[in-house]
Amino acid sequence: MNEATPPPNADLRADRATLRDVARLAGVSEISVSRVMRNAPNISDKLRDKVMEAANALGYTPNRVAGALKTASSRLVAVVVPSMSNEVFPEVLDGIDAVLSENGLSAVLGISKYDRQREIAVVRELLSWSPMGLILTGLNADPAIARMVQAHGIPVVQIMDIDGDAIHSAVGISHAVAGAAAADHLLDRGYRRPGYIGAWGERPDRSRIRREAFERRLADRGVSLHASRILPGQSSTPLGSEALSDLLSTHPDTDCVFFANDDLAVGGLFHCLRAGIAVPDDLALLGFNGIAVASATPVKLTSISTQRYRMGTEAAQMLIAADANRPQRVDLGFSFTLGDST
Amino acid sequence: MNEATPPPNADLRADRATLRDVARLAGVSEISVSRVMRNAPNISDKLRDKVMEAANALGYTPNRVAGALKTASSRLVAVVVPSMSNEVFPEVLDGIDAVLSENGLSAVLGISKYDRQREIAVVRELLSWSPMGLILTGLNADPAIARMVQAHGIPVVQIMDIDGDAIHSAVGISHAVAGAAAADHLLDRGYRRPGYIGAWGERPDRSRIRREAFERRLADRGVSLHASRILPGQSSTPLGSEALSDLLSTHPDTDCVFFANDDLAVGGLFHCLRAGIAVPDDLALLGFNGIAVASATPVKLTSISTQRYRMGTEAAQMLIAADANRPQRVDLGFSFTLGDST
DNA sequence: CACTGCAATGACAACGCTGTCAATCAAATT
DNA sequence: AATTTGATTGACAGCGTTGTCATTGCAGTG
Repeated sequence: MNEATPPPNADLRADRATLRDVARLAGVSEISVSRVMRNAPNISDKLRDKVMEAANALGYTPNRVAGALKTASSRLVAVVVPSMSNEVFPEVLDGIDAVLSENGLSAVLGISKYDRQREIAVVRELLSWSPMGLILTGLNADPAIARMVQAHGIPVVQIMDIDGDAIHSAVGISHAVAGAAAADHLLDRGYRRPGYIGAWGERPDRSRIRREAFERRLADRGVSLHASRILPGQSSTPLGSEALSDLLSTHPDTDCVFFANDDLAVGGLFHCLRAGIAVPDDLALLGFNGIAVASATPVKLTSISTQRYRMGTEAAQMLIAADANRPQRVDLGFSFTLGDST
Repeated sequence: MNEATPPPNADLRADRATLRDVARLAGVSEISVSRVMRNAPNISDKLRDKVMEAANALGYTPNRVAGALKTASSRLVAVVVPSMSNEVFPEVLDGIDAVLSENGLSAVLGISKYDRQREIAVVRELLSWSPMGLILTGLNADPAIARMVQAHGIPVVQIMDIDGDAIHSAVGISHAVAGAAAADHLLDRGYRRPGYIGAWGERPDRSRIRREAFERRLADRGVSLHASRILPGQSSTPLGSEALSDLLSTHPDTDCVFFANDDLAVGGLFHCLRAGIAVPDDLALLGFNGIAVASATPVKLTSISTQRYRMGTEAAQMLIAADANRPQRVDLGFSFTLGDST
């Protein structure tokens, strides 16, 4: 009977306006609308006005997915961090997003939970969105990740760490230098029986690098690590209290402690306040990161401050920069925030 | 001359393997590869094996962008939070990601910086990726956002707050109830000259809801707010110290203080420790959120604890649930974490 | 006035995938 | 043995956009 064929592909997709709709309404071609929306060159003001009017009338929003398919690259940046429960990563993310959003880019997030296999899976997942770049945490990414990235031909920036080989570019600090600086700081002030407190099985291994450099410098200057505790749990203030209390129970004559991070250090400080241990006279405490709380404690904590937000902005900028193909290594350095605890 | 036509579209796209490549190598049709990759039903083991082998040989990764274009919906969830510098949002994000990643979904992130216009722009941007769902912070989203979401026909979950009208579904707590509970807690313990300390111009306005409910309940029970400080800066421990010190300078006889959050409360506690103010005898302190540090302070802080991580997991689950179209309102409640500060 | 050159616009195809429907095949039934 | 059934597999088209190339129009040139 040759009936009117029903719409063949009646996906019940919400009827978002498309380029075609705008083009029809404006009486121009689709490609012209596309050019106007992308601010492509060689568009007359008249055309632009016509198109913008039609687009506004229809509430048109470009479908980035289609664009990404065509160009094989999206205005998305894949970001993989190991955790969200450590204050430093949200700060980095904040910096990343600040730069990305200013440039019309968005971040797709992946959390690796400090798990290598998981990180590979997460990267694979994120790459399936054809991001224009990738930001990874730390330098010890699996070779499989490097290979995947290569296949996609996109720039990668690894953050936090610059003590090893990067896939492409890296922004961060040298944790080896920081660990040595911690040792110098404590030795210079006359402490001779230094302790170390870490957690979480030294994940990320940046903390291990710091500790090893710390011990090495101590040794170089004729001092050995007096005591140390590396607890299995995730770093937190309560854990810091516990660790210090435990360490002092076996090595009460420890005269200073370098902590893997400020959360632990603040916990240690709290323990001292509770136990009536005079800081820094009985025991000196040195933290790492320079987080906000640490600067407000009753006895202000001395800490090695890093620039997390800036790490994020730098990483994002490197991705965006025209010369993103030239590998870079940016050392953001660290600084001592002197408190009253050392 | 009828020369061999050169590749017509020689975009220098990295030569990722496609379905076609896998299909050719495996000697099957593209659609079969597609079905294997998606775990679609009715695939013989033989076919599956052939395809998987070919896929592995080529290192094939599905191009989600193409799939999303075809199906007009991606395995992406758009998440908008106001900030990253407040510990609570990373925790929520952590929860969201935990559930999403378990279900093969990823989060695209947007940060609104507590700015309404920015939030609209961010949502528009994120929607252009055809996410399968949207998670927003707070209930007071702009009508423009509701309209955009409607046009896309995707589920929305608003988190943190359930004290108002949701676009669709909401998970959180009643800040009005929490504020009243804070008042009851302090009054029940005999305090009669309560103070309040907030910050950041009461953004997010959830803190304003708590304060108003707090004051209302005080009034209902015949007590009026004795003193209050709402500083312009962003909440932080140092700001809490400052605010309390300032408040006590004009109202030294204040006998308890309810803080907008634990960061401020911990700062307040530090001020007391420094100034030799006995907590809770001279001054009682009540926080909000129940963050980790608060439980490790020398004088343990009493706080109203909320379940941030759970808020994230619940929100993500609601989006994924088959009945995501039925609006829901989930009250996760709060609980008092009793310390020694009240 | 014919012609060159450039700016502005458009036609067309393709990006890689999946929904629809048709075709095939083996097992099960009569 | 003929037929039905359900499980597998495949052909085809099109999602909304943009790169490529062709076309148009118009000012400037000799």
